[in-house]
Amino acid sequence: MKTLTSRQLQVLEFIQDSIRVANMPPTIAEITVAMGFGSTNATRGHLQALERKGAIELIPNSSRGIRLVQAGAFEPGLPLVGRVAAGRPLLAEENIEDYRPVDPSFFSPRADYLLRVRGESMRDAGILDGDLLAVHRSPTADNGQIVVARLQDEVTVKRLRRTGQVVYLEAENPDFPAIEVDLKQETLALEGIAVGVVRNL
Amino acid sequence: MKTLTSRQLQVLEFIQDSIRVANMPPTIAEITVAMGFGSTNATRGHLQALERKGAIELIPNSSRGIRLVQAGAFEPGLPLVGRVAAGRPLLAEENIEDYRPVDPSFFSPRADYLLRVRGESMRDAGILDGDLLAVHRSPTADNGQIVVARLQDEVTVKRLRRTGQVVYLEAENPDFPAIEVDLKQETLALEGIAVGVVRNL
DNA sequence: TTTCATACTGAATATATTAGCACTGCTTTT
DNA sequence: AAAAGCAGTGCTAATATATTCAGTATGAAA
Repeated sequence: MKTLTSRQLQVLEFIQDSIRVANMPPTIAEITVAMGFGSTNATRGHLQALERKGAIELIPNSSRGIRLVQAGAFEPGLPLVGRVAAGRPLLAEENIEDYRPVDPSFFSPRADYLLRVRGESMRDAGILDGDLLAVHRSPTADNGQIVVARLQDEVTVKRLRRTGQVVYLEAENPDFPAIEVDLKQETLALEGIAVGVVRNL
Repeated sequence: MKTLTSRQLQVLEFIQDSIRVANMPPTIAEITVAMGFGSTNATRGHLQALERKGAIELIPNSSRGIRLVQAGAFEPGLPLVGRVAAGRPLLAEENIEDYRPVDPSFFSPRADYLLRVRGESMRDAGILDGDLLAVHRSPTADNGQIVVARLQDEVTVKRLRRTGQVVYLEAENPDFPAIEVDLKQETLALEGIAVGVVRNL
């Protein structure tokens, strides 16, 4: 979506408010009054600009014919990634097991997908086998964060420790050894940062 | 809400579908076509019946002026219960810290509220201090389930074990002893069954 | 300097939509 | 038997709403 002008943004926000409050899009006349315009054409101009820029879709000859094209306006929830096929991107369709009605903005930073946890290696961090890990996509992470990493076609959840050029992926379970990655020899592909846990009992 | 006739229900369902698909209520004409009526008045009759019965609200002289009055259409989410005041019901207003956008039906059975967990007594079950426990209200529970119980104005989360007339509330942490409740002497007030865990990392 | 996007006014028109009146016919309740 | 609710048709009026045409003015890009 191209960048919107501040006036266009105001119009867009009014439309969003309207949908939230009244459960339906506003009429052009309603926008005109709310914005304080003297002519419905002022609104039409903005609407057409918003449509050109991909923010909304206008349905011709239809009352309240404004549709928000926000990515994820009617999304089915967050994708749940189960077993990951070797050599395929994490969010490739064949890895998505299902969609779950979890609010992405419940977590901070926002969750982008859910990963079904396998194994007991993070047990002492309260992350158990079968739990759904809420993950925020990010190629970088801070020291000490729990991350989702890719190692030789294996997806793993571990705590990140970095000392100079060496990264340790530590389990939270004494039965599992830490994995050592020397950044001088190999690269570490981070798939994201763990931002939450959801478990069905 | 009074009971709807099957025809009225069909109209209501079309309206609901319409809102879900198009993100706006339908016009009377759209309903008329969808239902196969020859006259918009057939629809108007149904709409007025639906309004009388409290299923919808009609906004006069407004295009698409149909508002669903479903309970919980704009619900704020699940109540989050924090510290519980002595002698007050769990879901009394002063115990509700906030509302969180969690889908109740994500859990099974349905979650009725969230309880902020205090302490480490359920650590080995992967329930940590600060976690949000999704709880289904229930006065009874099966053996082995994790329950929310009330003991002398204290709310506690424990695993339930019952042998005859004696109930043990077991922690999942060797540092905490089990609590023994003799049903012949005292009653055990169950506030609900744990159905899930949500954690913000 | 011309063109283009933004940001509006003002008036007129076409159409979409709600709303009202007058009916028919069936079933259930009083 | 009458009244009330349900389920419709058919037509017209009123008004809500979108759309089009004709302008003005400003600042940025070509």
